[in-house]
Amino acid sequence: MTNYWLMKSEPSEVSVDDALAAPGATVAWTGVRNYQARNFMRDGMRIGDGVLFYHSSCAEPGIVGIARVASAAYPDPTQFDPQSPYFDPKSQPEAPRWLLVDVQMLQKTRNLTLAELRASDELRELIVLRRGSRLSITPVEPEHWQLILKKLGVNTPI
DNA sequence: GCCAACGTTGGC
DNA sequence: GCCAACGTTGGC
Repeated sequence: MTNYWLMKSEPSEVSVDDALAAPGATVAWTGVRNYQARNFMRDGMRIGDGVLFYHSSCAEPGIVGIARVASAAYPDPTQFDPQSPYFDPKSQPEAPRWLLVDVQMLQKTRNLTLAELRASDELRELIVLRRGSRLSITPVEPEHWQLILKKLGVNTPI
């Protein structure tokens, strides 16, 4: 059973172009420090799941690429690195608190902007559009996934 | 830069 | 277990 997800990244941290340029077009999704988002990675994600790559906290927030989950969840090394902004002194190596998955870019798309998403009646239930939604990882319904890919003119690769 | 919304922390 | 205070997210 393939699931679908929307994952937010600040382009000033890791942009869709950064992800594409990475070895294997694959990046480790570091820095998730929210339990709900962590649990989605740990309990919900499977290798091969579809990912909508979303740019947040930028001039034109929106979906900018299609990716796939490329690993199972494993401990995020940045939680143990005192030099990292994601360092968590309360996390113990024998009981890691924070996890990540590898995410592989499949293709860059045009920017399907937040404004455009909001304008779609059929996408009204998309979690990322909810008022005050701050979750960096949210599940996406298959119907929403299909509709978004259609809007992007992308043949479903997953 | 502002601020609404939300999650986390910690005193009690 | 409650809840006020605080910190963060993220659109605008």
